[in-house]
Amino acid sequence: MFRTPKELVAASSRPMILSILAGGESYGYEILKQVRVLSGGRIEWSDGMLYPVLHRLERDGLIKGRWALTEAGRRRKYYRLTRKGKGQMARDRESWRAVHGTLELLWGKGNV
Amino acid sequence: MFRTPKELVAASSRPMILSILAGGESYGYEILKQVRVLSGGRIEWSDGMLYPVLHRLERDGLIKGRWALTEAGRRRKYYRLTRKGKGQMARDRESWRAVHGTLELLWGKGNV
DNA sequence: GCTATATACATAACCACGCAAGGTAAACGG
DNA sequence: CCGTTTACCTTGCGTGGTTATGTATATAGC
Repeated sequence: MFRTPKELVAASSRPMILSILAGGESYGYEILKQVRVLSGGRIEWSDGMLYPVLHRLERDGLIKGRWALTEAGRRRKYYRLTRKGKGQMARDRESWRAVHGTLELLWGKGNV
Repeated sequence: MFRTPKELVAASSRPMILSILAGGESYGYEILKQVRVLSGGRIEWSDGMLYPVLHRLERDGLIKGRWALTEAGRRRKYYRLTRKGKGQMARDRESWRAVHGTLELLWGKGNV
């Protein structure tokens, strides 16, 4: 398994979190698992990285959190995507694809 | 035009520079233009960002520089990829594709 | 001849962000 | 009862882009 370079984590955390929340509410601990599963186990985020990101995203109005209590008695902070967050997600996708397209050009479109 | 987020610049600078040099020698100022052209004008790197990256890559033994003088009388520092750099490029490509694949999953493979 | 632009490199102060490590707290399984 | 999982949070450190500034030379326009 490859350790994801931290710069790549930094570049992908916002788009990935916003995209996950575009599919419905979620909370920190679950987002960690979703990333692990969606990536087929190739991406492993630390919680020490995730929570500050969530706070920043909320501070910037891209997501909105609410505290909830499960029947089991666990407290969770559920986040949902705001309209502003949806716009940011679209812009992030554009810039991501610009960079990705350039890299794929260099790597040769179909091969390797 | 979208300003590429700096985290995305940070994530892509090393793989992109290594991949460019995998196609043959180049130098700082030219790399800036290559990135602009390859991206269809969507990516615009600053030279204040590029030169420190080149120094780091050379310090880490991923690329090797040599000074040269053009007929016109300009000094240039040409860089080439080392074997170590080639290995790093391959690993960078792996982790990039892991992240990209996950994002595309979230975005829906073919659409938008 | 002069001057603006392009070429070509470099560095410094500032800010943002992940990582490792540590902390709190409660539920659950054996 | 005790380790593991769930679930949140924060701090110190190092890394890396941005902006601004500096140096030097060649070329093009007037």
